[in-house]
Amino acid sequence: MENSLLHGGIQQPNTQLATGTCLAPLPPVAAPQPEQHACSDTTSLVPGAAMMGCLPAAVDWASLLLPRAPGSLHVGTPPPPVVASEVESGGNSAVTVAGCSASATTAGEGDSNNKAGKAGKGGGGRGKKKASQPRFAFQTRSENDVLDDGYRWRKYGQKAVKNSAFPRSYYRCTHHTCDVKKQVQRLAKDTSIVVTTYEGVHNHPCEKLMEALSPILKQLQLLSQLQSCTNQLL
DNA sequence: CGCCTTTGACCTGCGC
DNA sequence: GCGCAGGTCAAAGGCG
Repeated sequence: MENSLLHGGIQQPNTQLATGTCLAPLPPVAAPQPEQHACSDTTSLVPGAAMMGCLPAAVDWASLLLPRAPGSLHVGTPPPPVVASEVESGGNSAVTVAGCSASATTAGEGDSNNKAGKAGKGGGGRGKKKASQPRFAFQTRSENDVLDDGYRWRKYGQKAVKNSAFPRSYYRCTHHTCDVKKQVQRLAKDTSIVVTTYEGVHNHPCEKLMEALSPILKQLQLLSQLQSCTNQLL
């Protein structure tokens, strides 16, 4: 029913995603988290634990949030072209991970290609390679288009897409050293579903997430110190 | 004042 | 070669 709708919908707007080689750390489809979460709308996620619970379980969010060395991309045997799973996390929030693709270029080289020859009005010299960055897409059932994933995004474009009543929005990570982009589009077939396509990997930690996790980390450090002290006493 | 969104124009890739 | 569709740039304006 709804699951099949989600499966079918993801492939239409991202057909090239299903054909490429996945370099992103997309793990095999993880077991969906059965717990019920309070958040019924994925766009109103609170960073931190709630975010981990409501965002798609099939995405390795931890590895996406942490900086990665350019050479650390997995270039081995590619995973299945399309990996999809659904997370019905309570309420009306649902997420589908579609898959990812990338060329054989390293992440660093991909960035330089993107910036190459930018001159003149209207973005002259935009001769960039297609799909030079790892990409993956997922669907969220939400009333809001923009998914709050903890990063700060700046919208740099909006385009009407054929066969869709809703425009596609283009966002770029505002971090000065980060060139990650994402596209957000609402499905024409099911207007309650938002397709978010990420391109690239953040080379900086998630600010909001780190902000939310810092007190927890401090408590963990205190606990470990306490534990070592008690061990010495015993 | 800085950051963000909006929006029209421009460029590239691709199919015919 | 031409036209279409997608992607990006950058100026202008808004907002806190």
